[in-house]
Amino acid sequence: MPKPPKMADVAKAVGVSPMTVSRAFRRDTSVGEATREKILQIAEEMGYVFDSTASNLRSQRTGFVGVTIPSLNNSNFADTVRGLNEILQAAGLQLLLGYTNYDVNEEERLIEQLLRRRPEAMVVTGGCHTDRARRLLVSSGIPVVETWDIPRSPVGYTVGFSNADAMGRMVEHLQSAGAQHLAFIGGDDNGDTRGADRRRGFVAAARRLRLDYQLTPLGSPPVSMREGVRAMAEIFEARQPIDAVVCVSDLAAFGALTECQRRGVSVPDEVMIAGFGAYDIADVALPGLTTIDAHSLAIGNRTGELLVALLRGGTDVAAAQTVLHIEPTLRISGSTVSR
Amino acid sequence: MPKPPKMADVAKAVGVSPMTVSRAFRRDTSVGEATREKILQIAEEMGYVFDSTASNLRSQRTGFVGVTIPSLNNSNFADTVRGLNEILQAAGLQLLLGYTNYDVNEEERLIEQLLRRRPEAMVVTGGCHTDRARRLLVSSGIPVVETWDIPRSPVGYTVGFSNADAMGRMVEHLQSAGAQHLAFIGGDDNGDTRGADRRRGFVAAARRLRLDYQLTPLGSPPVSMREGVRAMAEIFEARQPIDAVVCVSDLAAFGALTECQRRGVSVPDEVMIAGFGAYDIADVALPGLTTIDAHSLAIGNRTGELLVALLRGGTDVAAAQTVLHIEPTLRISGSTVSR
DNA sequence: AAACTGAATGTTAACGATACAAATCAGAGA
DNA sequence: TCTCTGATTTGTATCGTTAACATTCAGTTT
Repeated sequence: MPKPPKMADVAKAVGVSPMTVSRAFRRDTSVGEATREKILQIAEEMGYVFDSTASNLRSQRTGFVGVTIPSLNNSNFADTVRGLNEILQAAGLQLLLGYTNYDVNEEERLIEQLLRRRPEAMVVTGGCHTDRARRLLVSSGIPVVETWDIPRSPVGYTVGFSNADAMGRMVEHLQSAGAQHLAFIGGDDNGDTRGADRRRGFVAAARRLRLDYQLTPLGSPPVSMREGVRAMAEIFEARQPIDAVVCVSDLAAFGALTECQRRGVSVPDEVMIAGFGAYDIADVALPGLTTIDAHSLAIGNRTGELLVALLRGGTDVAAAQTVLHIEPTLRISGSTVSR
Repeated sequence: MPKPPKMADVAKAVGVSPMTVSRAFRRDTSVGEATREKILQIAEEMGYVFDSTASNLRSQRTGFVGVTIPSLNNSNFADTVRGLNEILQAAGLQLLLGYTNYDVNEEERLIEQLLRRRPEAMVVTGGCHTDRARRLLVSSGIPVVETWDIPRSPVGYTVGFSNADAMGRMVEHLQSAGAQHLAFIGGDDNGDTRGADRRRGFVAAARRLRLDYQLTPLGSPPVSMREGVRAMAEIFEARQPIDAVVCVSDLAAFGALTECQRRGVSVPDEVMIAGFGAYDIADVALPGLTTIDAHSLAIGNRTGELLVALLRGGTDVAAAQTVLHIEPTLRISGSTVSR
């Protein structure tokens, strides 16, 4: 098997210098239109495939964007990643994805691993990192975006919202719908910082509004529907008076809903149920689930746009806001209000 | 701001040659234990971060595995990617993910883009590619794995199953459960090859078993729950006798189920509903959805193991099977059989 | 004591592209 | 015709690491 051709081989075949071939493969630089076409055509015939690894080293630009997320499964992060990639893929940037599994130590390892690949920017989930991870991010000298949260001391840019405040609004809604005795499903201290924030927001609001409440922790994240079933069953077994159940995610909420139906408990008349995340199921379930749309896709889109502006943008880079607040939307549906 | 240190700087600080530092950063090669520790410690203090881009070029190994999937959202592929990454991340390999959006031309562009990064292996979804994409894959000289399908003329390795056969088994089950008049929701010719295969398998089995059937195409993939609602409504409007509805995915099936419930049609007594993919919702819905578990996670795991063996494995590489058949499992539940 | 180990370390020259500066060339204006 | 200008094109020296080969040096062996 012959060795794959390199740029110099193409140059020789076309009869130009390697430098011209290099330019022909990059849209922007000045090469005669005829020359460019000839080069690209011959390169294709020879089966030449551009080698980014060499380009990356020499130009000190990789086109990589490192991203760490807790999990792709049963989570809104999948939408954020999709939204991010929509923008980045169009700008010729390649996502380097890593999963932290809701563990800051794993995140640290992952961040180091990703930085070795010399990404041009980093996107991380949340504002909670190990000291070393923060240090690595800062001294990397590249733009860093924290998403899905509004950290108290951000590393760089922020695209997100306050999980606690969002949950607070949900509790207000439930009160105005007539709920007195609340329960919260989810948000143990198992690494899911967003979940913990939502619980914190729930507790704060319940206290403020002088509502009775109880907490039912879940297993390790990501939250599954099945966990919602189990938690709801637990609440019924406890036989405490409960008007309304707030869940960390729509998936748990749907599980809770089906458990009510299994037991012949009417939703919302006997128990109201609220979720989080505006998953598809919130619309399709019967009754529809009241939920909070955190605009996961938009978080990804905005982050992508910010990065493209920062990395490929021309002059007005300094104009970029440091904190981009994406306001969540409360979506009221049949699971908390009779229709 | 001072320039970030490079390997030579670390070498100077420690008082050894760069080569020794290089060796210290790779587990395998021979460096005195004391030297290695000293090097790693000083490197950390200096804030040195290993530069893979240079390593990639010189060693001609990138540790990348290119993966193209149609979509991460509302699809089983997310599980496959997770399963794949579980294995690869542990072996120090980095996923390069790209989304084709169910379009072979987009896939071709993506494959070319990924090959420029010099991945050590490629994983693609399905066996349907443009001629140029096939050519690119073959001449890349790296291992190629096609998943989620059993292509007639595979490019390289295969980890998958026959979507058509799986659906055939589902039709047999419905017949034995008493269904006579079937409907199929999904699987238009809109780029979702797996969906089209399932429809083909459905039609073939219905004919063979002399069952009455009709087809209701869906919008463009990935299939959403909402589409299932709409399609089921369409079927009711058509007022044809229908016993059983087979859906390309559990998500559509759940939509169909809720539409039946909205109309007061009993499932499974008046209409049976079957899905595909063994999503969480199949278990949690009321009634549970009869479905086919394609073992999405296992497909990813097996693919990952195959690749690790091929890339990092020692001698017995030739022993690897070319076609790895993952047999789907029919899971019967309340949506087709009264409990 | 000379010769022989083998592990630990050093030296040199790439890997394949591009930054930078210098050279070439066609067409416009004097 | 000759200079000038801007668009193309070329030559050379790297980018930061590692393959390949050479060397050193304790610890044996004879």
